[in-house]
Amino acid sequence: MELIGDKWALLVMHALANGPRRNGQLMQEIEGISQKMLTQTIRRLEMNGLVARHDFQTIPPKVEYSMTELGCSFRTVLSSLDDWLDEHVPELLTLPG
Amino acid sequence: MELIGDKWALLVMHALANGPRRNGQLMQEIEGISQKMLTQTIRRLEMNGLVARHDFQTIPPKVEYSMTELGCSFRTVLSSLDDWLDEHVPELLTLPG
DNA sequence: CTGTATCCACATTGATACTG
DNA sequence: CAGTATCAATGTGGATACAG
Repeated sequence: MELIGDKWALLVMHALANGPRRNGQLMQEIEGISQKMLTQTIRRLEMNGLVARHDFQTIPPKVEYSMTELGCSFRTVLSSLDDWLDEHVPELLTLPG
Repeated sequence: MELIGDKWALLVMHALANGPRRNGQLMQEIEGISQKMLTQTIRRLEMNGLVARHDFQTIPPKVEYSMTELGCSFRTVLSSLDDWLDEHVPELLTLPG
């Protein structure tokens, strides 16, 4: 629960669900995340076997992140969440204070 | 995302998914939650229209919490998450440090 | 029983500067 | 480009005491 009860982790997974991404791409796609939080989140997802890191060992550096098999299996949850949000976000945005 | 990227909120919703619960019941079912966090979490779920509060106005006090219609619609997401956890928690428990 | 109020240690996070 | 390091500010959460 510590793992998935995390806003940033969910957003990172969501971004990676559509294919591999580089550090900079994730920074752009995930609005509001800092470099620090991005790295921290990715590292934890790595530790838990949801995300794989591929360092191309080039100069300038190129590093790509992608879903592992375990990560891919989580996409059903993500899309379930997506569907719910698509349908209910408008409603949610009217209520909260 | 602030709403669902929250460990306690997910656990509270999960408990309420199986029917109305009282404060004390939730405290027991959700291991590790404090009274403070429980109240705080419930209040936010209430604000967002996911949970309803029914005060029986009795002495001693009896208050029951239940899912709203919007809350119920979220159960598909919860069960999706449950399924995933059921299947992959064993694997997760071997890796993390 | 169902909360609210307060204190306080600790964790989280952003900004900034720096490295290979 | 892809990070790491550090600091300061803020937030979070538990323990406790109290109230209706």
